[in-house]
Amino acid sequence: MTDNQHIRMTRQRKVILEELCKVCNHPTADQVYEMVRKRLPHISLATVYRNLEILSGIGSIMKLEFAGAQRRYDGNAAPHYHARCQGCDKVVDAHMPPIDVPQVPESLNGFFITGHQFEFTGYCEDCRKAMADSEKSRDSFHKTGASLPH
Amino acid sequence: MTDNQHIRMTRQRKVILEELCKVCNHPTADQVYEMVRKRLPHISLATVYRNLEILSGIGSIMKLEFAGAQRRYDGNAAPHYHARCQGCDKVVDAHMPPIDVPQVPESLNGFFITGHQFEFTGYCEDCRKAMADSEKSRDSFHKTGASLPH
DNA sequence: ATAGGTGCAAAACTTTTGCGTCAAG
DNA sequence: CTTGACGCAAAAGTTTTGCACCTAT
Repeated sequence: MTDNQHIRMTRQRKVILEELCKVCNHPTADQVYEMVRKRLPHISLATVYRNLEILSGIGSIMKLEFAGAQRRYDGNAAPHYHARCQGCDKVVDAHMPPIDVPQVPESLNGFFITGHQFEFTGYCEDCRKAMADSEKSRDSFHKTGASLPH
Repeated sequence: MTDNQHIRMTRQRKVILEELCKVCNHPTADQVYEMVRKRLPHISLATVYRNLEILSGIGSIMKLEFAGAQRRYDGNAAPHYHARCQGCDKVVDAHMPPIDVPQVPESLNGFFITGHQFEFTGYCEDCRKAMADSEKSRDSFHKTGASLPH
């Protein structure tokens, strides 16, 4: 909003943006760090975090606050939706038209609505297989939000 | 989810569930801890985490993985939607009918869809006021597009 | 030149885990 | 009794921050 401060295009920032736009998985800050490190071996993780924050602030990238504990970033800043695997937390694009945004309910008075978030939840192919396997060996997952299909 | 293991209703678990169902804000694990601590001063934060995980696993409460870095929990396990303030991260209920779930796009083959998540994003009344104020004193937000108050 | 940006290291948080002990069923 | 659960403390993992030095503009 009203960004009245110079944003310099440093080498680090440029590389981060380039690398992020190059991939279509939705990396975490740490994964971006690893990607960028191949071109800028001395970059700091703090710099990556700072830049992801700034770039998403000015709308050059998208910050995915959907995905549970760990944030993910998307080089595609255009509005689109995702699906998240409840098993491994992987995020993939869901190519689909914008959904019919429902009427904003009255209960949200006071609130100034800027948009909405939508994502499918489910299990990716890999995790389904893993689940089918452990089904036999009665091991179960207590881990992650992966509290199984319900 | 084939829960083939006994789940004991301990005093701690009972109190956590009770306290969570009592409130309609959507507390973080830490906030639940503070609430419960008034009745069980010796409870451990780890116990709170473990129980929130278990209770959401068996569907007694809802784990909100929407809200950015920090998870929130909802004593109302019935499916319903929320709105989240991008300023202070507060989460409120949006009383509304279930949305028309869009067709699952082909791009999501392989994926076994179990459901979807939807939430409005925007700014709550408090944060709007705070924004209007800092507008004058040209302080700007370098942070998030909106890391105001809290 | 100036002030935004960087790297490094340490701090701040949030969440999970190992382990000895306790208590629900 | 048995075994799931607890409390504690320590670990793990993610994100932020202070500071002195750079470097785009």
